[in-house]
Amino acid sequence: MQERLRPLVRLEAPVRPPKTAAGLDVAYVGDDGTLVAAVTVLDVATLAVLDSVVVRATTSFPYVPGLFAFREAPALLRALEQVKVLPDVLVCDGQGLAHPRRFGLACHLGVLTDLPSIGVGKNSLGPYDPPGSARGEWTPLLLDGEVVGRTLRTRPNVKPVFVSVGHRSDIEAACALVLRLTPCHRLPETTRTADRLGRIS
DNA sequence: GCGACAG
DNA sequence: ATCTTGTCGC
Repeated sequence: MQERLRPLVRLEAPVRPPKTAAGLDVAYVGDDGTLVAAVTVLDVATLAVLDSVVVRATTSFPYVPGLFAFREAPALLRALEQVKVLPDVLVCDGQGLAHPRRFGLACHLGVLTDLPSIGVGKNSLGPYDPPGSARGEWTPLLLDGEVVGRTLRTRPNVKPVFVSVGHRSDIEAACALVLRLTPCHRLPETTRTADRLGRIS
């Protein structure tokens, strides 16, 4: 399925800088397959939360690196259907093109909704060269000798995040957005608000 | 054959 | 992802 959908990914410079950005995250509750998908839509300029949705669901698909979307995407898509403020871009908690078949969660969600999307992972699937210690510094993220994204330092002397394009975006705009959503923490304010929302629900 | 491996 | 106290660094 990933190989079939991969050609649908569109790499392009966004027409306008996004005014709103959605944060998507999934929390797991209990030992069964119960999970909570949370989506928050923020105003990029003020970081104010404009909308938020929580959906409880269940999964039978195990966590398998490379097949992550089949575990979390279904619930996240259901949550996105309930969102009233359509976001200009989806900021996903995971990889986009930085994936073994170049179709991580961010690409999956972007293609299925046809909304611009980017992936911001807390960990890399492969080894990487650390960027300089100053905020804003980055290094190309390579996979099989191919540039699939960037490591990006969002906080001085703190582990970088792993940014890659999901759909209808380009890596330059993706990193610029991540930096704007990261005034004082390592992770984007979008994923932080979604994470907290899903954690208490 | 064994360990690694987004969340 | 999740279970958890103190602790090192800015």
